[in-house]
Amino acid sequence: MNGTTIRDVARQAGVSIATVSRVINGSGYVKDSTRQRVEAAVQALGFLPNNLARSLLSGSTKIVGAVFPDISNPFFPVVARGIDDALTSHGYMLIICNTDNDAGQEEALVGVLLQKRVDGIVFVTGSPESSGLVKRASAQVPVSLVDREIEGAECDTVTSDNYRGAYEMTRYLAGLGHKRIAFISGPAKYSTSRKRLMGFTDGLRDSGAQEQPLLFYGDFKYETGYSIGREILSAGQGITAVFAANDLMALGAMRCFLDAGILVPAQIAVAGYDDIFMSPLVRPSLTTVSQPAYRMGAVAAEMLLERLQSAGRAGRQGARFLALDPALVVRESTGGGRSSS
Amino acid sequence: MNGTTIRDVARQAGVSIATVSRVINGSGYVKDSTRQRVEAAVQALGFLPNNLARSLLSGSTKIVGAVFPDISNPFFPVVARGIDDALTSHGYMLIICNTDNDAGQEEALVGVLLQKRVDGIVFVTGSPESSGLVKRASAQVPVSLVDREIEGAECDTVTSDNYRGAYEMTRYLAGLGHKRIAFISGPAKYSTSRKRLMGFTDGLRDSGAQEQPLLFYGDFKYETGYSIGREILSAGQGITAVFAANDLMALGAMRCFLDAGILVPAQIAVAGYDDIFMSPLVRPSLTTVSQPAYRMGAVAAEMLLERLQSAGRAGRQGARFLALDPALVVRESTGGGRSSS
DNA sequence: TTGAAAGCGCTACCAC
DNA sequence: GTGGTAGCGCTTTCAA
Repeated sequence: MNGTTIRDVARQAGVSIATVSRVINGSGYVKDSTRQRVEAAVQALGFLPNNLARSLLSGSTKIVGAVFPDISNPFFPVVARGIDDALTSHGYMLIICNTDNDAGQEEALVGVLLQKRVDGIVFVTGSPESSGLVKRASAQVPVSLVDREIEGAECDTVTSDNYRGAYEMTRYLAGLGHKRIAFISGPAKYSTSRKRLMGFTDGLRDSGAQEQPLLFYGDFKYETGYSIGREILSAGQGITAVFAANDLMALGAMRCFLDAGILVPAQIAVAGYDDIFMSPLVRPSLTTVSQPAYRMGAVAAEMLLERLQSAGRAGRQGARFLALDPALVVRESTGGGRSSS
Repeated sequence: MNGTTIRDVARQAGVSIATVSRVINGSGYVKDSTRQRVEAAVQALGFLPNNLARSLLSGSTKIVGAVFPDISNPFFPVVARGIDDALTSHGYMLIICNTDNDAGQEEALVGVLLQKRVDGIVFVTGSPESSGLVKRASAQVPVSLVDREIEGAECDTVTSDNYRGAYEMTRYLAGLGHKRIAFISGPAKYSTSRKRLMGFTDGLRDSGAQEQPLLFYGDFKYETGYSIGREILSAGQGITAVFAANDLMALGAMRCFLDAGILVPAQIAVAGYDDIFMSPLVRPSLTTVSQPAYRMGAVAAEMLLERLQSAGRAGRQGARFLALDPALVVRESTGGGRSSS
């Protein structure tokens, strides 16, 4: 264990601890010869300043917490990387928490984060159940939200424009001539689910090609997409296109169709949302709406950092809301183009 | 900001700070009525104990650092989740670092982790360039290694048996009748690469079906697998099976073959290593060697926790080495069975 | 059962 | 230029 303290260094160098502090912080005046003696002592002892003590004084740990449903789920790791890169380049580090969407767990973890005195927290998606928690947290430290909107909380939000992404995909599918398009929605409690669903129904209406929206509800999981795919087949409603609220479900449904001997896109076109890592790699490659996951994370972290920098209460700007542009990525699964992978 | 301290609580409750401390820690004797008054004060003030101060005293932050090449790369998020779950269930939290395999970056990040006084560090794969760093780190705090071996460092190691996994896959491919099997290796500097390569060459030798190993060297990336796939096709060596040292390269090569109109597995069989999330989902689904990524992370964290628990220097056991069992997962890409997804 | 006080390692202010 | 010292918020003896 490394028990060497500033005191040991001071003794070794024959100076006071105040001088050692000046040297390791590069602050104040120190005679050159003294500085060298201190630096030598630091080397000799392998001294590492204790940031706990520093933080206790300064009130800043240079640590930010991030709350995820599940970091092992595609899409989130990319967001995490975006957050971490932004933080690292400013000398901050990242504590990651997995909630599995369990409100109790989330509550507990955020509590610990606060006790550890993180300088800020990034919440990445989540259900409105925890909006109270987010508000409480943002009363203590700056908070950024990724892909989730909570009204009344003073914190910055970064999303991509879920409504527009879904709207454009729907128009695209209708434009391909599909008249019976099914939509596999995510749980209605998430604002992203609702936005995408609205984009879908509005897109349908504006295309004027289909009277009734054909809706299915899933939970964003691959397996669920697969089983809903089966429902779609047995429903026998003449569905020619399926648009899922995320890639995992789209991939599940597509796999179900292929397993059933249905040709994609010839018999049924499939589209997803997110553009996760594997979507260009499957066959047929998946048409989808690309969300700038990395940038969403990076921007959320940068907004947080801005607030931390201007912590002088001076720059206390109001809550900012930023919707990044989603992008239609046409690949093979809708027959609308050649492979883009 | 939450500036309430134990002092404020003490004043509010009309007791000393020592008593407040006893109440929030449930230690020592406190009269029931006093306890209630203190608890009421804690509630009223929204007091949250400052763990920085606690850690300064106790010498433990209940934070563990984990060093990854890149958390956004498949395989690692699952390991991370395994680590985090083990830690969380013991009241610890996880700081994640991305090094991009940059030795300088790794050095810097580990330095900061140590200054922040993390209780331990988990290193997940990496090049031998940083073995000096690992040794230095393990002189300060307990260290666990995942999927990486470093001799002479007193730290626990968890891997899967890379030699055996590759050996068995090779025997399996040879058993299918392949006489010209190409191997796409990872960079030779990683011990996992070397082990898998040895498993391959030994497997070949023991099968007695092929004189010369056909070797290609990649860097574990999808794109590289794709371009090596092209090399393999143009080499015209009558290769009928390709075994890649990880799934990403296998997937890349397979995609290349499919794009070239080569049938998989009919004309060329393809196998990978890792069994990442998407391997069962592509078409044809990928035959591969499954590594228990989640368990590797969880076990590494548990070993670390054991050392932390028995920090009384009493349980100072020597370095432990654990190789978990890999498993052959036969899917469509080798034609050896039906889809397993 | 409770309070006073000594630090944990460090920074920053004030003398010299 | 340099050293002494007062805390940052908390836990933990030691007395009372």
